Amino acid sequence: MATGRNHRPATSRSRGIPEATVARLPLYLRALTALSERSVPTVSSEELASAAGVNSAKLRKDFSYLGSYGTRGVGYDVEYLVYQISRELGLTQDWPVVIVGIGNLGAALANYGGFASRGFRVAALIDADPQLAGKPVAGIPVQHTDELEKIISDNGVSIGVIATPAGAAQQVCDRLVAAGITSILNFAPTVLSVPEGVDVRKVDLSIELQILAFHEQRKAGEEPGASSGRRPGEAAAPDVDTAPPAAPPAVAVTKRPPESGPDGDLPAVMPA
Amino acid sequence: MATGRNHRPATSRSRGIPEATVARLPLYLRALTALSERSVPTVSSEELASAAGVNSAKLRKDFSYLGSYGTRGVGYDVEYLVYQISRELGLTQDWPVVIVGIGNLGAALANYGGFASRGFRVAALIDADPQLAGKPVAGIPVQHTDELEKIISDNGVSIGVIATPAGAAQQVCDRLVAAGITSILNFAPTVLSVPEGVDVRKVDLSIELQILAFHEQRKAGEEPGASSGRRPGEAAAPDVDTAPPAAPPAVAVTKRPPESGPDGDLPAVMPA
DNA sequence: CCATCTTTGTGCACGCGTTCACAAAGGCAT
DNA sequence: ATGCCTTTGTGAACGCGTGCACAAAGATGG
Repeated sequence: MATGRNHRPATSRSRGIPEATVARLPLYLRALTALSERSVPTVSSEELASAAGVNSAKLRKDFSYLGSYGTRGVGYDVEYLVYQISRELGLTQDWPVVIVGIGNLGAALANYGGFASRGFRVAALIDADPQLAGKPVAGIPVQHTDELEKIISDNGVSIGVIATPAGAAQQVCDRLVAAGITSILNFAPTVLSVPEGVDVRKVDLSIELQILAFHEQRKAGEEPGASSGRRPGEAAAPDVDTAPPAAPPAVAVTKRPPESGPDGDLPAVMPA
Repeated sequence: MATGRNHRPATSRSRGIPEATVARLPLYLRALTALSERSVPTVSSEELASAAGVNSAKLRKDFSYLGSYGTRGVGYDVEYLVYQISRELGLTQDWPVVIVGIGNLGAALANYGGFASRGFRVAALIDADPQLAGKPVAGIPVQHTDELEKIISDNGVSIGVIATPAGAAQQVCDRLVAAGITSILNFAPTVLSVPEGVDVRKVDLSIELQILAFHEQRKAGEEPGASSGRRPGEAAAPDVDTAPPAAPPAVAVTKRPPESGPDGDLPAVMPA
């Protein structure tokens, strides 16, 4: 999920810590921070797992990659674990971040408190619109794209957030990378190409919704048992397709693997 | 991933389509739509894969789950494939969506064009602040939380977007679910608990940044000589910088840093 | 000091997802 | 038709991630 291109070992077992584990550490950290604020001294893997919404065995295995920080019969020391995870994630140091594209989303991100809370500091806001230049957003004056390279260089920024329209994303990305950025969080609905060594993570609202729609459609089409029967008012054919817009390459009527689920869900009717 | 809780087979082999494949379909669809607009009649798996940023073998296997829509020696018919994927994802029907929490982020989402583009329609904006009630955001008047149940019921909404502060998220979630919502896109930095049958996908800016920071730190710590030749499995000695705050794995007596607001994350007050 | 109880840490097995590599299928030129 | 070339569709191998189940480790009480 973090690849801009497709390569990279993906294994990314940086030092032995699986990527899946890394992705969960922030979750644990959040739960632990909450416990810390309530002055809870220790937690068991069961409790913490529950708070983080994961399996306790998984949590223990995750922590085992960090080392053995628990005490058998007791659990984990909250404060200590907060520190260890923070350190592992690199949150004990300061991470200046630039946000490029100060539209609705960019502005919202700039105002987002989640940045500053954990070592992330918004070093600059950048936008291509000269009109915005100088105007403060979230207390930080917006700077023009022309300054991009200088800003990154001067502040030693290594993490960039792209919140521009899709059309400008790749271009901005290239400039960020050329300027020294090695980690990018991309909100633009585009696939970014980056050289090896640069990490890209994408946040795509549209994709998330489409995935939800898929499951939603499936739920609506299965609940009744066999026939259609949808809750959300509207009609719309479930799966049994309507007529496709364009004629298939005339080769469409291939044999369908009859191994379709035992639930005999949908008659695989192919457009003739 | 997409689970609010931890259970659920996760297999989710809806009809044989792996979850990982479903997550990529929107990517393919986007690439195909772009080709369609350029009136490109057909594409090979290689070309399309490149455009979507994935491996071509993976793409072919993904499509094989949908059926055989390609022509050997030629490739895939763009228009036809756009239709098939759209139908599979359930985008041929209308999906009314409600956004709860019209702060900076909620407003940005409301203005986001990505919604309407693919069958998703913002049916209503909901916020707990009476001040906002009636005021239009993105051309849609904000309604008060009191109306939540009625709005969902009247519009047959099945997908909800939570953009509230973390403290309010679970409560809002519960009400949404009780009102009939079965798919939730959660932007609040919290783990949501939902009954079985309800899908939750989360988008967490803070987590993404922390993951990036992890890799960033690793890059910074390895590039130079990388004197530390420790191998995985071994007791992980503290990385680069600073020494641990307090005691070793025995019993920590760490002190809390004076800073650090609430859980950070969102400018909101957490319920005790 | 010993017995018991709690909770961690992990070996192991299983299943999903990815990738390779190739046979089959179709187009196209001759 | 025949043969060659392109590209799909997929069988099989492999690796990662997950979860079970249990032995080891340590706390606690007598």
